[in-house]
Amino acid sequence: MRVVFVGTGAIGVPALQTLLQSDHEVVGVVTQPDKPVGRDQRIQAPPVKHALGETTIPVLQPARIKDERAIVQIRELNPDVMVVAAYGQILPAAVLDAPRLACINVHASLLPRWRGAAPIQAAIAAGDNRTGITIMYVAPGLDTGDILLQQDTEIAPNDTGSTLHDRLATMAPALVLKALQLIERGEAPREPQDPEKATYAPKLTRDSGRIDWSEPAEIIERKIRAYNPWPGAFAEIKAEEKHRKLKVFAAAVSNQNGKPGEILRAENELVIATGHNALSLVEVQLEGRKRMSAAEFIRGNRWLTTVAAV
RNA sequence: CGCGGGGUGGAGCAGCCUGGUAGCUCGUCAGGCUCAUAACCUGAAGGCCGCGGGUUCAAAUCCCGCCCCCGCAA
Repeated sequence: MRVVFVGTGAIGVPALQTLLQSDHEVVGVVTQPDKPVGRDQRIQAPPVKHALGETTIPVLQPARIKDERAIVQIRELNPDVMVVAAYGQILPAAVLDAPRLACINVHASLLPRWRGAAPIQAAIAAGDNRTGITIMYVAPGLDTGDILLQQDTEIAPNDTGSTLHDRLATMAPALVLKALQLIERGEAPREPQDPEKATYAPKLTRDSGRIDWSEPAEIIERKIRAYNPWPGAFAEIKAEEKHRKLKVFAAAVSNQNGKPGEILRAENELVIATGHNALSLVEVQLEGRKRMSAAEFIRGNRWLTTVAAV
């Protein structure tokens, strides 16, 4: 079949690569425009475009996919199906109608749970035991389309946003191929979502990672894992009248109690009291410094024993 | 030229502003104490203070250039 792949983020890359090697013909890729990235603000291609490498497949990078010009270009590719994965823009109805057979989306949750931009992080942060990949028909609403296929996976106690993202990304290709096969044969199921069970995973910002010590340690620990590596969890530490950002990459719940934010122990380990129980920070990084274990961090920052987290 | 922090024995840091014999918390090694120990005590090894120039009687410290790492930002 003639496939147009619509995606930007890394989660769609394995699916794209699989399509490229399959019997299907990827006749075009739609992705977000190159943007300034990194410390030097160099213009860089999004992961999906980068994954195309030396191929000669047409790449469309409209600033706004709603623009007439973009819609016309997609139509001209004459696709049988469109496969969407973490594209980053809402597709207008005119685009959804472009493919002959269907427009399907790869979503990293078990819909209708965790519709929205950050389903992976939301699932970990909420303490879900399972999550997965959903292939659904794209509908005008936000992740509201009918479900075609789903596959679940267990969320391990040590899963992070990164590990879960990668695992889900590798699950996607087989499901996409299966979905295309079913569509081609006209055997694709179509199961409406139960709106009653829908939950939303709002888009995350830098500030989403701020640690609130008044929350229970269990919840903070999940948040630290969920937001690793992006947007990252961080605490504000007060040192010599200055507030400094301390990124926290890993932590463990500790059965101690104290005033939230109070440093209970800063010897060999860094234990901070929370709303319920305490959190032993395992791996941290002070702004401008390298990432290191809490034990190493304490060795050179002994003022911590007298100061509190904020 | 987007803003900012940093490169000091194996690790994490102080010292730099106010130049003048390199310090702290660990680690390592040896010995001691102990039933024993990641505990405690004693001692030791280990640094051309990122690189290159300059100023000076004297530079980790001041000046200029370069390399590398990191936070913000995306």
